[in-house]
Amino acid sequence: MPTSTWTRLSPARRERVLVAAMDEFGTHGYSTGSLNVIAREAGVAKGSLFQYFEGKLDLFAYVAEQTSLRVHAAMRPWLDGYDGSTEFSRHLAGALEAWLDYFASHPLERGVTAATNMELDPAVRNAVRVPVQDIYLAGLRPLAERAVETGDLREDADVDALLSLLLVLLPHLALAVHTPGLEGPVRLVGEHPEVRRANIARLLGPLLADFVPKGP
Amino acid sequence: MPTSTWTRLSPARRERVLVAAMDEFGTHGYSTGSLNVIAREAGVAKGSLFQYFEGKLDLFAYVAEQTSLRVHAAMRPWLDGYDGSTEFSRHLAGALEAWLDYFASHPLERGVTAATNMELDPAVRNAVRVPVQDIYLAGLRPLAERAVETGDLREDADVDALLSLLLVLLPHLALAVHTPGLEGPVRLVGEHPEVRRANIARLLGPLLADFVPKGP
DNA sequence: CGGTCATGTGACCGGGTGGTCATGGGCGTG
DNA sequence: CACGCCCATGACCACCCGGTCACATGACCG
Repeated sequence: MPTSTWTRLSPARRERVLVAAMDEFGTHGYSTGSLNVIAREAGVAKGSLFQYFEGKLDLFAYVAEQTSLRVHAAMRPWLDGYDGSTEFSRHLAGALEAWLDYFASHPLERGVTAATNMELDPAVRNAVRVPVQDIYLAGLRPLAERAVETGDLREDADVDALLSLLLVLLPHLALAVHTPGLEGPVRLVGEHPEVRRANIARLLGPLLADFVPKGP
Repeated sequence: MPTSTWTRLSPARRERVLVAAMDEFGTHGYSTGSLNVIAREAGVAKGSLFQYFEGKLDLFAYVAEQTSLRVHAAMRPWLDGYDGSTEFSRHLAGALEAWLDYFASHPLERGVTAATNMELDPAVRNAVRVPVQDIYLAGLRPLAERAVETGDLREDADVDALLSLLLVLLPHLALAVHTPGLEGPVRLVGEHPEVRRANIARLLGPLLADFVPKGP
């Protein structure tokens, strides 16, 4: 958690620090990311960083949290718009589409998301997972629960299992698109909207297979 | 590439160094992995490491290469055994199954594979990708090409695209199983063989959808 | 004005890093 | 024996890291 000093800072200064940290962590990851570089790039003394955050890990966790908040905000229309009039899987595909669009136009957020998901150190993963996961869960759980009510998902569907599955696999899917050598075959980026939608549906289908009602 | 000195070393000493390096890189990744720790754990002076390899990156690339060779060797029966008598996708599922078994019983190799796939730094990724990717490609390409001949894959299937897709997604799938919170829903480990096979097929199907002949 | 408090700053610290190299031991050969 | 070669070794190097802290700045207030 940031210190109280951080919350009292001018928004401009906060944004400078945040952007510098997103850039550094997003391109080099947590362990290789350097506070010296962040301070220099933000035009701020290194000591100041420690007046804003308890330490490197605290800063990284904050960056990850803010990033997931931004991503979540960008997808809010899709999350809120689920009223049962469209099928659940179709709606989820729309959300994934919005996600891809967001990453395509927001490289900083994409980098941080990648760094978060690629992190090996369990201690770091855990420090970051709680805030980030809570944000995504808060957004997705209502959707899944409503889908159970409307019958788009099986009555006895294990919602927790579904959510954790989506939480771990979807980011990789959304990020894989930007992995050299993979952009082509997956065809989720730069395609005609209808083609892309079809491809998303094809990848999403089997993930949901266990949770939708059986039979035709 | 290792130096000529390395090739002249006693197999016991080579194995000690290799195991120590696999352990360290596999648990901490490339950038956080420490040569000091590797040397200590292998019972070897740090200077010796530099007599065997050009530097840290060279050692890591070697470790990644040896690891993929071991994985490849473990799957050789499945790769070689494809004679067209079984359907391609079924055979591929068998190979994936063998892969999961191997990772389950070989944590060192699983760690290195994870570290390789989770690496963010493009320079490191590139240094490692060439040897590793070549090994996997050499194993898989004949399979795919034979499948095109037998008609299990479309005549005009883009084999390169299929291979790169498998190369990037399958490792993540094989590793995700050991990610806390995901073991359950994916159900690819510790399951009854038939259940597991069905789940593998369900995940593999859509990946191949674009490459198999159309229509019933 | 002096005093207090919040904030900014960068020199500095201990420690770990990848990498180097002078030293010396072991061994085959002339 | 003495020579040369291969190799093992760990002290050592320059560098960078995350983190600390004594001090400067300046706004607010009695």
